[in-house]
Amino acid sequence: MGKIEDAIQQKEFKDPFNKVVVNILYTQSYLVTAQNALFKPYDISPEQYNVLRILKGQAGVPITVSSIQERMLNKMSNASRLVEKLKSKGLVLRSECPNDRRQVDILITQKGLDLLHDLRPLLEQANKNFINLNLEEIETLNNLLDKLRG
Amino acid sequence: MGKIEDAIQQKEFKDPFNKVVVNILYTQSYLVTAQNALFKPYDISPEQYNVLRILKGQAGVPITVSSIQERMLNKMSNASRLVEKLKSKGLVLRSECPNDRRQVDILITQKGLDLLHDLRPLLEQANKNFINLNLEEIETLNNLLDKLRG
DNA sequence: TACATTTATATGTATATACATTAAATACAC
DNA sequence: GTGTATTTAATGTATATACATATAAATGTA
Repeated sequence: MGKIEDAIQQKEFKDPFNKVVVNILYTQSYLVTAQNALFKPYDISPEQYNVLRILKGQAGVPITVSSIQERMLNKMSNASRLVEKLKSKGLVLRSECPNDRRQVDILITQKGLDLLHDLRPLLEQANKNFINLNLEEIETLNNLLDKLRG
Repeated sequence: MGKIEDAIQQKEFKDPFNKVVVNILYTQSYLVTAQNALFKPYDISPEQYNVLRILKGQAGVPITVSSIQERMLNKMSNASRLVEKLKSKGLVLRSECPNDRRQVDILITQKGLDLLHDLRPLLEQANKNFINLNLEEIETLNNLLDKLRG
């Protein structure tokens, strides 16, 4: 039984709202810790992986830094610096946008696509290992999280 | 409609496991962003608040740094440095443990307790504002998150 | 055109996370 | 008791988050 009360040794919560906030924060840490361990041998972080995933979704169409930012899981993150890290590893290309010289077009490289291809089966298996829910429960959970945010 | 597909502009997911991971990470960021804004005028971060909350739960009984670490929402965080930040703000006291000089006893100060007291009603209201679920849905969500972690 | 406003990206700084290492104290084997 | 292993906390370093500010380019308006 992985009850949140046992996980953080807290007997009771002020109210159910407080408890569910703590539970979401704790579960996020549980998942990110697992992701970190998975990505570490590939010298990539969960956040860098997420940016690569966004770029792959573009299927060859370049995307600006601000568009990446909008699609990131954490809107307060810093797409500019994450892209710089990925570029230094040869996983993305950066080029000035011809029709608006403020913007920068980002493209994933073949090396970036290969990395995602290698990681995909590992990530799929890890998700199944770390998420002890059946498909119906996952759908309920997704719907509740969507509703939570209003 | 706060569907995760719209929130991060991603049409579909590889599988339901992948989708629920993304949904939890995104929801955590949504909640922490709200917490940051709430705590900012009080010059405290969500993580520092969490450590104060743990100390208050001790009801005057000192607790070691490693015990704080075990009870934190993020097990990979650094209790030693967070305690140092709180001490420099006068919110906690640190004293050498008499029976084991490796350990350090931490206690929340009256100033720390006062801060928690001031924040409590704000946090309660914020939680209600930001969590668009009824009590039954919250309970279901808590149970699903507990089960997810196994 | 000139000038203010807005937009896109980069950068500066503080805090936190992730993980390795160090230093000191304690526990344990012999 | 001596020497080794373990435990506790602190520290070092890289990455990421949070948010303010800077810089350059584009846009809007008198």
